[in-house]
Order: sequence, then structure tokens, then C-alpha cells
Amino acid sequence: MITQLGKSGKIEEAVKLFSLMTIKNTVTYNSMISTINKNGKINDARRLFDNLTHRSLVSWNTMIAGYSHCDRVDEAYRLFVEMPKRDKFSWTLMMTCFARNGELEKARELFDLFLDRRDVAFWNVMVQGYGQKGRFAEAKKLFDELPLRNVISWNSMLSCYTRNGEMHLGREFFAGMAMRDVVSWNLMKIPYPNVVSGVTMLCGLARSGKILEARRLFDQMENNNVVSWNAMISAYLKDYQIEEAARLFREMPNRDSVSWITMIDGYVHVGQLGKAREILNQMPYKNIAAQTAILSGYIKNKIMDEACQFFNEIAGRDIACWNTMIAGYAQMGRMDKALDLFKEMEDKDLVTWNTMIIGYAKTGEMDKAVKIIEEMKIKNVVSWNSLISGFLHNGLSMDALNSFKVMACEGIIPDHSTLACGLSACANLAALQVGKQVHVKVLKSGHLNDLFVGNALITMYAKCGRIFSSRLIFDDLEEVDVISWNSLIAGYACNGYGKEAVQLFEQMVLKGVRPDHITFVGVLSGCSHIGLIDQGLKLFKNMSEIYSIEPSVEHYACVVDMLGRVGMLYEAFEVARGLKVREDARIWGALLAACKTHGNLKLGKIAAKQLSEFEPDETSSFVLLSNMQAEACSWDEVENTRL
DNA sequence: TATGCGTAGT
Repeated sequence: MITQLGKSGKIEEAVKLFSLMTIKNTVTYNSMISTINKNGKINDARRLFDNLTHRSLVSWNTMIAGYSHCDRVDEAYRLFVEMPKRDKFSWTLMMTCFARNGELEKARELFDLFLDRRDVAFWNVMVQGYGQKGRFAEAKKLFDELPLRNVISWNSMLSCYTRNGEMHLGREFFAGMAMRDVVSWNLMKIPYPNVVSGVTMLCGLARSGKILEARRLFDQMENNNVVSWNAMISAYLKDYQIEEAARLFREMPNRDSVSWITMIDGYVHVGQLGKAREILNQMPYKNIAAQTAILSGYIKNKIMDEACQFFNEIAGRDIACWNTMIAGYAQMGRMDKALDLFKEMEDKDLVTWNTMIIGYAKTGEMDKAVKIIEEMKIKNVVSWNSLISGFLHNGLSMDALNSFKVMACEGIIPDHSTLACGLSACANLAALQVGKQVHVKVLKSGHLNDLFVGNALITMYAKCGRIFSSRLIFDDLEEVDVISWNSLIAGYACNGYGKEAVQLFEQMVLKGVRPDHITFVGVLSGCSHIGLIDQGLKLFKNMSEIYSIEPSVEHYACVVDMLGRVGMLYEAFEVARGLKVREDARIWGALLAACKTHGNLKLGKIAAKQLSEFEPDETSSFVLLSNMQAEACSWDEVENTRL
């Protein structure tokens, strides 16, 4: 009964029933632990588990499954080690837990250890694990080695392809399944065509934008169930075909909670909160996930009063619901409100703590973010990434780098995003040696072809003056994007290779990559450094005329600098004076510097005067001006300026 | 083994 209630989402009733029961055996406890786990209250489940004097193998396995489900690998593993006896299920559970968290090598270790006793489930877990990490070639190798495949093996392999966007291979594999294995399906008494593989394929098609093909498949499938209906509805929603989705939703024979939530979220996603609430009101059992979807709708639309009121009205809020509300306040910079909720919350998970770090990082209160991470008993890579990127965004690159080191000391494996942040910190500090050490970590980690990491490497080497290393990184990347080009162009520019910057810009355009405003800052500054006036002015003109990019202050500053450097001071002055954008200190600063180089006192005075209006406290412009005056031997004016 | 949503970092 408890299990039944748990399955239909009536957790509170299950808890009530459990507390009313006078005689409870281990099986009762196990059902309750499993039910609570599925509801995400792992700590409550653990308390029950700890109170249980006669634990069975199932109790241990259930608890490990619970930890696995919320990605608490260490705790799962501790139980796995502690448990008095293990069965095959314990091993597969632990492998799944490792695989889910990307710790494939550890999963593989268990797989290899179990050698002669492993059955098809072991292989399937590994195939799935490799598939989730995009390592479908390794998955296929295992799949081919599998002595006896069941339908799960086939479907797991199929989803390796579809989840990784390998639709050519996926189609081929799907077709192959249909061709050769009808006999074995029959032997295994599995209905064919199998609806699970159909849905796997359908979702793959939808993800790659092939909605029509997905729909054809859906129409061909004779054994559509609620899952395939849900998948089709979701495909339409993601393709913004809301009406078609709504039509299917109305027509479908049965709906489950996923159907309702999918539809609600579909409306939330396009900002139709009213429609979303309408659907919620029609829902027979309003579960928390559905209400949380609406809550996040209010938050996304920054309707915080409504969000708060709605949140307070939700009965039986779970951790995710609290986290959504806290994150909402954090996004709005209302850390006071976020902290109130944080204190009020009984069961916090990693996401809760991480959200607080991110919130404080956003408001620039890094001391508070540090305090939070210090209080955390369990931290994961996201906790550290949040802190490190917080330091980075607040201009504290040294602190970012230190945290990067502390994290490594605590034995947390950096992911692609940690590495990218570490490299950015090195770039900002021009710390070449540390940068190289991080590069070694990148090589060891297998994140070399990650775009964020690759782009960060390009910038790091460029800012450390090693532009040829940047170039090598760029050339070795399997795939580049506009940011990679921008990083390399800006790198050449700031190292004084203006011509190469322009050439790269041309190559980029030839390859069909559309330049953005940052590309132009890079290439224009490259032109200005080496006095490529005509080239630079042409690019500046093309920027708005061909690429429809409105020039910003940065671009104007480049042009003023460019003209100023070669002594075209009046032209530079005209540009500065006729700005379409809000005038900016950087522009007049560039002009003043140019006037200093070319000894034009008259314009220099005007520039300094303009500059003083933007930055009255900044004295460097006056120092520059007075030096100019000194060079021009107008000592009286020097006295005036210095006073 | 398939579907949804929400919370976390580049």
C-alpha cells in the first residue's frame, strides 16, 4: 500500500499511513525508504534507515539507489563498502551511480572486478554510461562484445547515438534492429516494433529538428503509449508549435503527470502564464513539479510578488520548489530574501547551497560566498565553479586562482568549466607558468576539444604574449566558433600583429562565420596598433553597412586611437565630437594620448577638458597634459595645470 | 532501456 501511494505521488498519505501502522517489519521500512527517496527527501530516508535495526539486503540497496538518484556518489559508495553482503543488484546500482556521475573509470573497475559473474545488466549499465558521456564508439565496442543481448542492450545502444546527435548512425542502427531481430524479439516475447526504441528514435529526430519525420514515426507506431504521446507533444512544444501540441494533448487517450507538466511548461516557456495556470487548474492531482513549473514562470518573468504568494500557497513543497524560489531571489539580487528562505529551509541539498554562492557572487558579496562554501560539508564541482567564476566576474583573479588550487587539494576533479575559469584567471594575471600547468591539466582531463576550454586557452596564451601557442591551439581545435576567432584575432591585435588580425578576419568571413561586435573591437585595435588606417576605416564602415552592427564606444575609441596614432588629430577630433553613442572617457583619453605623442597642445587641452567632465577625480589626464605643456615649453600653463 | 519539469557553473 505504501509503495502504491508512493508510486502515485501521494507521499503525505504514505507517510501518514506509515506512522499509523503499529507493527512494522523490514519490508514496511524498505517501502517507506524507497518512497521518501523518490520524493527527493534523502535525509529523511537516511534517518529511517539508521533507525532500522534489522536491515535486509534490500534496505541497503534501496538506500544506495537513493543516494545514486541524487548524485551523492561518495555516500552511496560508503554504504556499498559498509554493507555486510552484496548481490548483483548492489553492484549494478553502484556502477550506475558512478556512470551517472561521469566516473566511468570507477564503474568500469567494478565491471571488470565482477568478471565471471556479470550478466547482461552489467554490460547495459556500461553501454549507457559511455553513451551518456558521448563515448559511443566505446559503447559500441562493448555492445559488440556482449555475449547475449536483450532489448535493453539494443535500446541503450540506440540512445547512445540519438542522445549524441549521431542521427545517421542512429537511423542505421534502428533500421538494423527492425531487419534482423524480429525473430529474437519473438523469442523474448517482446512486442515489436518496440515502443521504447520508437520513442528513443522519435526524441532523437525531434532534437535534431526533424519534426515531420518524428511525426511520421509516431503515426506509424501501432503501440503508442502515454510516453510516446508525451514525447510527441514535447517535440511540438520545443518547435514552438503550441497549437499542435495542445491538440494532441486534448486528443490523447490517457494523461499522466508528465503530460500535464509538459503542457504547463510549454505555456510557461512562451510566456503564456495564464494558459499554464488554466492547465494546472484542470489537473486532477496537482503535484509539486507542476506547481514549481508555474513558480519558475513567474520568476522568469520577474513577477516576484506573485511568485512569492504562489510559493506560499503550495502545499508540501519539496527541495526543488524551495530552490526555485531561492534562485529567483538570487537572480534578482535580493540576497536578504534568499537568506531568509535559506534559514527557514529544513532539508537543503547541494543545489540550495550552490544557489546561495551564485547569488552572493552576483551581488559581489564574495566574502559571504566564501563563508557559505566554508560551511558546506559536501561540495561538488559546481560549488567550486560558482565560487571561482564569482571571483573572476568581480575582478578578483588571484582569489579565483587560489580557489582553483584549494579545490584541487580537496580532491575535486575540475571539469571543463573549472578549467576555463582557471585559464581566464591566468590570462587576466598574465600568469604564464600557472597557465601552462592548467594546460597540462586540460590535456590530462580530456577536455581539450571543449570549446570553452579551447577558447580560454587561446586567450590565456595570447594575453601572456605567446600568440603562436594561441595559433597552435586554434588550429588543433576540432571545431571553432565565433568566440574562438575573436579570441585569436584579439590575441594577434594585442601582440602587435595587426596585419595578421586583418587576414584572420578575412579568413573568418570566407569560412562563413559571421563576425560580431567583439570581432570588430579586435580587428580595429589591430589596425590601430600598426597604423593600418585605410584598412581600419574600411572595416569600420563595413561594420554597420554590411554586418549591421551599430558601433559602440569601444569601436569609436579604436578609430580615434587609430587616427590619433598617425597624427590625423583633427580627423580623430571630428570622430570624437560627432559621436552617435554616449560620449565616453575612453574616447577623449585616446585623443589626449595621441595629442601627447604628436605634441598638439591645442587639441590636447580640449580633450583633457572633456575628460575631466567624465572623470573629475582622475588626475592622470592632467599629468599627461602638463607633460605635454612642459615639452612645448609653456611653463606658465604647466603651473596652471598642476595647481 | 523511452517521455516532462524545476534548481547549479562556462
